[in-house]
Amino acid sequence: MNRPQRKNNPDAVRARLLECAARLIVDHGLSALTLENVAREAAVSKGGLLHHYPGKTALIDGLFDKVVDWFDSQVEEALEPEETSPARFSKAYLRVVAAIDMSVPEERSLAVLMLMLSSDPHYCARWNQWVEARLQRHEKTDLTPLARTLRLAADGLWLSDLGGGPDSNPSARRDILAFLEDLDATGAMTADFPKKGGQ
Amino acid sequence: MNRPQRKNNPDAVRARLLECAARLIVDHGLSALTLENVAREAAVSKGGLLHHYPGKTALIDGLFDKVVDWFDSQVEEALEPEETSPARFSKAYLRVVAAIDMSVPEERSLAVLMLMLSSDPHYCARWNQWVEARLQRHEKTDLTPLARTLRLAADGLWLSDLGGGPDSNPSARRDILAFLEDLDATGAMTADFPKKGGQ
DNA sequence: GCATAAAAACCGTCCAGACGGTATGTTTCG
DNA sequence: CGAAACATACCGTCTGGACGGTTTTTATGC
Repeated sequence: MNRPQRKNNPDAVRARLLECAARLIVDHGLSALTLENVAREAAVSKGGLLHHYPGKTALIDGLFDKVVDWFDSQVEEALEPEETSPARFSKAYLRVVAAIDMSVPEERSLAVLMLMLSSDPHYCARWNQWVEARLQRHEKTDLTPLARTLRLAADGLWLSDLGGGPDSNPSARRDILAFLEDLDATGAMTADFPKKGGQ
Repeated sequence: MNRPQRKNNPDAVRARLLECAARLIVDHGLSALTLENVAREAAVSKGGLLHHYPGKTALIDGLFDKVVDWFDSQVEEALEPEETSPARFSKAYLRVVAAIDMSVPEERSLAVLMLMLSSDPHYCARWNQWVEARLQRHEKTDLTPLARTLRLAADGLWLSDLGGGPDSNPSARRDILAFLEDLDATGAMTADFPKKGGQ
């Protein structure tokens, strides 16, 4: 039926493969991530899938990269203009996480994915690598306890939203976000340096 | 070779099975959790394992129950005596999480396990159930934004520790904990009532 | 006590299905 | 044409679980 585009478009196929893989994970769990399933969902043969991604790990790597890229760009967008704003990066981090709407399949998929991958030391390390790189870039503003706490809370919020925990209903979320916002304003001063000699 | 200890002890076997299952997951990932592997590690035949746990899911359920029980008892222990202390439950929750030493295999195993299982909606729901039950028991003290934030931060801390993230080194941890402690003291007042009608 | 029966604990093997991956076509495009 | 983009068929391996047998423990009758 869909034929105006008679052109061979491998990039689109690759993108579709990733999308379908993500959807499979979200809808039916990680165990549903099968080469056969992904291929079928993407209306491609298994051989075709294996042509673009020469193995299952390659496929997952593709997914991971996609997620990180997306998150990275979102955070970049959410950064406040003033470069010296305290906890600048971490606040953007929190904002992006808070803005994720788990009821939107596409956004949810990224979150589910990250959770699964954080079980794997390999992807865990890659994620830490990204965070640390950003942290280094914002070392003047985001190594404070406040900043760390904001990011920790963001991770917790993300986890809670994902699982539909008791802190993920709209009202609770509003309260939490307001509280953190407040922290940001009042706590920034007090938080600057407990100034402990590092470990 | 074969001990004088000829006594049959099914409970010990069951316990050993769970231990070995946990160790397998921690050391070699979830994919290593095989009936055969568990059986071999526990020095039991596959048939024996299947006798005690009539299926793989039953075994995992056993693991999950064990973890929840452990965490529950830890939190119970960490509760402050004064019943009206603000965020009483959530503070205990945080304390228990903060006390987990991921370098101790036995403690790490519980954490890894929880992470893996939180990918599964089923276990996710069961965990939320536990939290909600406790939350209901402490509804007078632990529905405040501060309490929620403490728990969220705890979850984040747990996640970070698990993955060895940039906020899990001793110095950063100290800072974060101190910051949260402070929050607890100064923030409790301001946090008491945004007083939204909760849905 | 003690023989016996029954139940529980435990073993080792086998199998059907699923999965990742290969090998070998066939079509499409430049 | 030739290379990239697909499809089809197939293989080896692994895994969960079923199954039938064997040993140990416990309950029962005498």
